[in-house]
Amino acid sequence: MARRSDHSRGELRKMALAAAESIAEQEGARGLTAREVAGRIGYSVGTLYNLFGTLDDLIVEVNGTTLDALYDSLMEARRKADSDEPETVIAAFAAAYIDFIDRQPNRWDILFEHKLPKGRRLPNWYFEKLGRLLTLLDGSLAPLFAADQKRDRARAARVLWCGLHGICSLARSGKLGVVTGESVPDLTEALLTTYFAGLRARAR
Amino acid sequence: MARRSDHSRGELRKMALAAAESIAEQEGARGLTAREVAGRIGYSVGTLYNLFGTLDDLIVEVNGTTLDALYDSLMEARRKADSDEPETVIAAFAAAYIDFIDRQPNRWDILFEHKLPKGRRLPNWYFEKLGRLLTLLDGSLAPLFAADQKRDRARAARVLWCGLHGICSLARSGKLGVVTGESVPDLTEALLTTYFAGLRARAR
DNA sequence: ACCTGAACACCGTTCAAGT
DNA sequence: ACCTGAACACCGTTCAAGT
Repeated sequence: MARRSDHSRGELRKMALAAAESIAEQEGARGLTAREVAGRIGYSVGTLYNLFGTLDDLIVEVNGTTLDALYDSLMEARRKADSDEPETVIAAFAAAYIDFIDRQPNRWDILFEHKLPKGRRLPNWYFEKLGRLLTLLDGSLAPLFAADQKRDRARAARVLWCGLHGICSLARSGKLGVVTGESVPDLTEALLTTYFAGLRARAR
Repeated sequence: MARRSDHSRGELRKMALAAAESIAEQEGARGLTAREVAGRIGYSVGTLYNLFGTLDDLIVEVNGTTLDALYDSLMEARRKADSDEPETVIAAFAAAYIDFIDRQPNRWDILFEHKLPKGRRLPNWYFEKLGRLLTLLDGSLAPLFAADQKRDRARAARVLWCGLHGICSLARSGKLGVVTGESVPDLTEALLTTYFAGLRARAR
């Protein structure tokens, strides 16, 4: 059979991607299989491979849209923030990040769990999307750093992002540890308060 | 056939666990399959299931020994540290943690990537092993906190652990972002320096 | 040119059947 | 009682064959 051409290659990719995103969020990584995606768009597995090469490539693409959604959430958080003070903006970013994970836990898991097989590299557009997120944090720290301290500022942005990510990541995997149960927002506040106190102390 | 009883149930478990650890480190999560473990100890898959119930349970057990190894590495780092100053000890812990990941990347990946299926909970001994690690950090912060600030101290320990973990985790997944490439030790030092500056500033 | 679906080499898991 | 291995219901991936 074949040559249905009900859809152009571009349409097909979009349909598959949308199906994959929906499966990702509903079923998590374990349910995101080539056969399931193909089934949902009404094409055979073969077509999926012809479209994306590999299931890993499809997942990378899904993660790309997750990064976009994350970026949008952070942008919106900044827009809504009622101040340009770094503490305020970063706290708003953190809250938006936590909220994003709360709303889309499975997509967030897949974003950070997925690893390409040994020899393979993430595409350049992927790093650009990551960079955009970091630039957002970096920019909000501007008031705390002199013009000749761009490197320190970039490093601080990265450290904050790592810290927040570590809190969320360990919390979600249930490996934050033990009974007591400080909450994610608690730990985040502790991180930000102390880290900013450190930044301001050193600035003096 | 069967009833070989060449080995007791306990011996069998130990053999399987050892085989699984070796596969985990050599091949990573993708190679750690029931058939492979069974093959290496010379028994059938059925026996493995009779021993561990589920492959997930075997992996949890493997992760338990990874947590033990991590604990040992940190203990050794503290023993070797030439001071009890929190900054020094925590830096030594961080270096040991980074070194551990460097030496056993696949086992570390499995430790933090593995998630039990939806309804299942990690066993209690697992949380105890995690708690032991946190207690180590917590204890080393004692000089910075008054006796009635145990909660703050515990929170600080957790935040540091999350921060370090976030740095290592994003670095390993290639998602730390972008060209510049601050190294893991660089970011770790930035985290510790600023965070401790914050702790000391607030103490005053 | 485009698409299919059978085929290959794997998975985790179960369980009747053997000793 | 203990262990096996075939069987079930899946995987990712490929590719000859069809239109």
